[in-house]
Amino acid sequence: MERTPIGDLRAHLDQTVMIKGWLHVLRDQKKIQFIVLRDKTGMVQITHWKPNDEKLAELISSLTTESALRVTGKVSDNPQVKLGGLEIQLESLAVENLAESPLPFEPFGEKDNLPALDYRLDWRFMDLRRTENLLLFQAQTTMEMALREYWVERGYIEMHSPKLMGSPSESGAELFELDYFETKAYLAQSPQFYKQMAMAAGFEGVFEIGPVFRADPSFTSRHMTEFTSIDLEISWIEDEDDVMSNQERMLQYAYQRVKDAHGDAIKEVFGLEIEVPQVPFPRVTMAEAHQILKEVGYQLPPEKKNDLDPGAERALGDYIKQKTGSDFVYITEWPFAVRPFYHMKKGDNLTRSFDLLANGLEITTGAQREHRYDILLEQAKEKGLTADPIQFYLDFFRYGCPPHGGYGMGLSRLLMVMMKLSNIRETVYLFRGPNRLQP
RNA sequence: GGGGGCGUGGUGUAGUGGCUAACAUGCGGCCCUGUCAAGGCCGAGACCGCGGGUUCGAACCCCGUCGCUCCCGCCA
Repeated sequence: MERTPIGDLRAHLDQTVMIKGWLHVLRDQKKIQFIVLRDKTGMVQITHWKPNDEKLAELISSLTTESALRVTGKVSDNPQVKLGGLEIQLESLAVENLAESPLPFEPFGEKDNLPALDYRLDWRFMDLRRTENLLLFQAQTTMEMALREYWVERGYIEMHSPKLMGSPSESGAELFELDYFETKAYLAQSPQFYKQMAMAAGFEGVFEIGPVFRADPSFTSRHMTEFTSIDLEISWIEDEDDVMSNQERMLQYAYQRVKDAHGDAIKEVFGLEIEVPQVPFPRVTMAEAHQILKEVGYQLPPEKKNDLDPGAERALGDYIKQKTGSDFVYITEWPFAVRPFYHMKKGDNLTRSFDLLANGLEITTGAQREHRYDILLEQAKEKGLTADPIQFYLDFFRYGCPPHGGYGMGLSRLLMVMMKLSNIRETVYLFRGPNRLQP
């Protein structure tokens, strides 16, 4: 007999079916036993009248919560049953894997008793059984598929760049160093150089969704040492605004797809209405941002005169939300002083670069890149870099490299913002941080 | 790396100088002709992170240490 998903049982009334799932609840009474079985698609009540089969009744009495079961029985309509108005009259039951008791914690227990995040991460497989998490990763799957649809429709090419590198790609964030035969290698902190290479290769539009590594000992609710980066790079742009308008329409599309596929479930499980953003997103230059901060009375530390700190980003997010209703805002025209050498300058001191803030959280940095070899070399020097270790990169710009730009976006940060969750460790399958390499 | 907070049965909390350390949930047992996040009764389970100190007396105060956590720095 083929397995029937629990969510489809209504279509099998009065038939004998086989279902497989986890024992959600057992109500063991004197004459009658009720098992609530759960699979990915839903839950159903299985009823067993004990005198029908005392041996089977005994087996059922010995079952533990979360055990993996295979059950056959007849589907019957019963309006009396609060769970879907139907139940299964038990015919046979097999235990695939008996759960030990007690469980490390009750994934379906009362919300107030939910263990601390760190403990749940120790037992992540159990934590992931929670409805919230199942839905979260279903939504992530839909979102990633939507992004790929958006890009593939535009003819962009998906790339998979190496994560082992012989030299650092960008300055700034720290690199993980590892032994590589007779020499040293580094884990990629970004596919930046390689996606720009694709522009020199004539691919015109590329994207990559892949892992990146940052050796920063950051102890916050929004940093990881390994995370999935969503990267895009496109050629023949006029300026950085082409990159922004490309990204915002993509995000709008992805939000719409998630809402269409999971909107009702998200509302039920998270109590959250997915809001598809309006485009274009508001755009604020760095100079305007500082003016706004002054207006709302946010004190920026003196060393941040060219920059923003997380508090300023939250204050700007609040201000924009209040003024325009938008959760998203682009901060543009960042000073060259706080940007990497390959961002194209705008005037002497500014750049054609942007950050995207969502609910006051930085989820993207992007820019038009400097594609003119001489100027790029000059800017590298200005940042104190020597050409030698990055000559392979600089060579991209010597034989006909088109103007281009792109961005990098954190997958889990995007999900965190979309689902309004306060800790990134909730939105990643397995968290990696300075103190967490297991499981 | 700097700063703040927390550390009590399996889990989540209460207790902030004098208790046999409380409650919820989970676990075990019994009761209940249909329950439904079932209900009722009974029971087991914590020397209060660890080490030292103050005190007649410490879960509670002090010092150290470890762990976790949040913020800042860094960024996605």
